[in-house]
Amino acid sequence: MGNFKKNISIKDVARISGVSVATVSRIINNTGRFSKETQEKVNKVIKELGYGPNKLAVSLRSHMSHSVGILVPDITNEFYAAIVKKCESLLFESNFSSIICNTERSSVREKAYLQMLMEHRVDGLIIISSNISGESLVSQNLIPTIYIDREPDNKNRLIISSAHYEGGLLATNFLLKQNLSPFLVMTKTKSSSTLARVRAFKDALRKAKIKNIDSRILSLNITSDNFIARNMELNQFIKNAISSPGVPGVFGINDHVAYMVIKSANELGIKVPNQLSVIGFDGTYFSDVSSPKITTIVQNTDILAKKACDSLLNLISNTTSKEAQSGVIEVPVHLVIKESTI
Amino acid sequence: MGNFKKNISIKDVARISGVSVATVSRIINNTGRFSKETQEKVNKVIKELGYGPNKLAVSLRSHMSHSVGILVPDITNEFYAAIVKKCESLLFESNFSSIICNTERSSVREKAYLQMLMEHRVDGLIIISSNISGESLVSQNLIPTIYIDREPDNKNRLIISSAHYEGGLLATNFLLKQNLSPFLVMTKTKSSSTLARVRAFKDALRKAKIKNIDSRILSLNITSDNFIARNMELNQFIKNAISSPGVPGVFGINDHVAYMVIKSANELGIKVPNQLSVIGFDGTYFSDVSSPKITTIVQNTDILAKKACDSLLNLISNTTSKEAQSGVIEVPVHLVIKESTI
DNA sequence: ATGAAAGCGCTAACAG
DNA sequence: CTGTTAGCGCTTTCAT
Repeated sequence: MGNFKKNISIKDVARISGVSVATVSRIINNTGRFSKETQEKVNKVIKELGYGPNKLAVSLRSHMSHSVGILVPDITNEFYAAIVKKCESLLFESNFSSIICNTERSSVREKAYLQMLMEHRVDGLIIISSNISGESLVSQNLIPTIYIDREPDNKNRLIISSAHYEGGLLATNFLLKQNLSPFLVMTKTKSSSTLARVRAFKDALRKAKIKNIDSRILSLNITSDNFIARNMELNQFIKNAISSPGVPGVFGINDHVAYMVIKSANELGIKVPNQLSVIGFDGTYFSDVSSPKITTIVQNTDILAKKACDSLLNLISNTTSKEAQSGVIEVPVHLVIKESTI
Repeated sequence: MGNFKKNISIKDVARISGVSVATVSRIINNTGRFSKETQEKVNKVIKELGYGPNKLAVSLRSHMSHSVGILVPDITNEFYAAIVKKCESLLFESNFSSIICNTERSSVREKAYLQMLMEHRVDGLIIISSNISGESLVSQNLIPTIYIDREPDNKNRLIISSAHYEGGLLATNFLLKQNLSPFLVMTKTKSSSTLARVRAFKDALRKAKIKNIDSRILSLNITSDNFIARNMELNQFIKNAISSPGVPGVFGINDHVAYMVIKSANELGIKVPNQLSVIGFDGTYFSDVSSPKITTIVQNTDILAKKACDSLLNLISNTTSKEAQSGVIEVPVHLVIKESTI
């Protein structure tokens, strides 16, 4: 491009090339019905003039904005950022631009954003980790929508999600296989992904005939915002774990929590992994930054994003079976062994 | 809203309300010239129909898209994410939507994005930390543009930037005041922000009559992507620092580097901060996650974003002095003392 | 192979 | 206070 002028229209190109706007349009969109000569002539004028089509007009006319809205709780969260970045990139490759909206998990903001996106006539929506209830009838079926990491319900949605339950099994069974005495530290949450991991932990322990499972679980009263705060409850829990029979292995419901566990252990003079093993979940930077580095269950954000975009683009082009498409697509997770476990 | 229908136009509203489209338009935009009764009547119909204006048409007609493009190297970077998030939020409050583009520091991608943004007829541009040279004549003066964290040149730009030089002085003088023997660990970069910090370090040492300044500087051959890799060079540098006279104080050019220094020290069995003080720059999570937590110079991303958005919105509305506006707006930084320094 | 003309949904004169 | 009308820049029949 090099010299884009935004105030030049197809009309100017047509006039200067000595052809009609229809012909210019055909050449721009390469829809045929023009001679090679006119094509060259027009393209030359386009370049000279620095003409670029007005997407606003194109969209208005063609009823396709070639843009999608991405609703995300917080772009500052590493995990969401990775997904959003990949989505944006993939969509751009497919000629869609993304309008990214930080909802802060506020239903008021979410509604306002949804309104704005509808007014922009976005062709599709990717909604990440929104559990907000009456997320307005707006999007429902009116516009192709993909959910990432959302509790499945019978509302005819298409949901992409990591295999949280399987990941929870993976983590717990790894502890079991190392002959560790398993504990779980979680956060108080209603998030479906967390809940699935917890369920897996319990199921695995039940299967291993371990009794009194609830006493092995600590539910921290924190959000991801204040996770660094010192936590006496946690210290006590770890002390108990250490003094109970066997070498304890703690499953931190996510890497942040696992990190807190390690920090607590450090404070208490407990050696990780020798006296205490710790396994996390997510595979965020935290797992690498911590010392020791945290063994963790990694979510594949790139694949999550890829599946979401593929499905969305598919929904957008397949004007047919819009209603039909629903269900859950699960993306596998995998264990990465680092330094925090024996 | 609750029931947005995207296929209903102002015409439908007009027909059903029994008024003209002009009147409906006036009521929607509250531009006066209508009676209270018609207003109520029309608003009722609007609600019933679930009508929402088509921004595409509005933009096309009014020559204002009410959208801005944000070019950012990598939304996954915590520092950029914070800025982008705040910008997006502020712009949304002012009724602008943001199209966020991850350039990956690739000039090819940057050009493609710029092209797309121009075609979308964005009203303004926020370009974060792009040092890419011929960043195309496109944006230049054709469209209001704000740069965040860019090397000032005489190209008539409006640049918002943290006070990196002052921050560098702050960090170095803090070490000096604690009677520490100052060292600097930096990354090989051409980034103007880094360079300003280095310049400050040197100036402060010069002022303190310290000789042989260059021998006190280590330039690591890393990018932010592989910062966690073990670095023998760094270990050696720290050993030297420790064995030289006085208690060393290392200025890590950013929190990542400071973190690496601490990690190296840990490996070498050197106690931070007793045997070695470390100060960082940026105020990212790293500085809190590390143990000990890193004393650091904090950049105020919220203010950076606020100034950028204010300036941009100002440029957009002030159609007048578009050319005139240029210069550098510096945002203060501040020292936050944590655990890594005596 | 090319052009004329209608119209996407909206705003803004202008006229009344 | 309200309606008519002319476009914004583009795509798309329908002619030729």
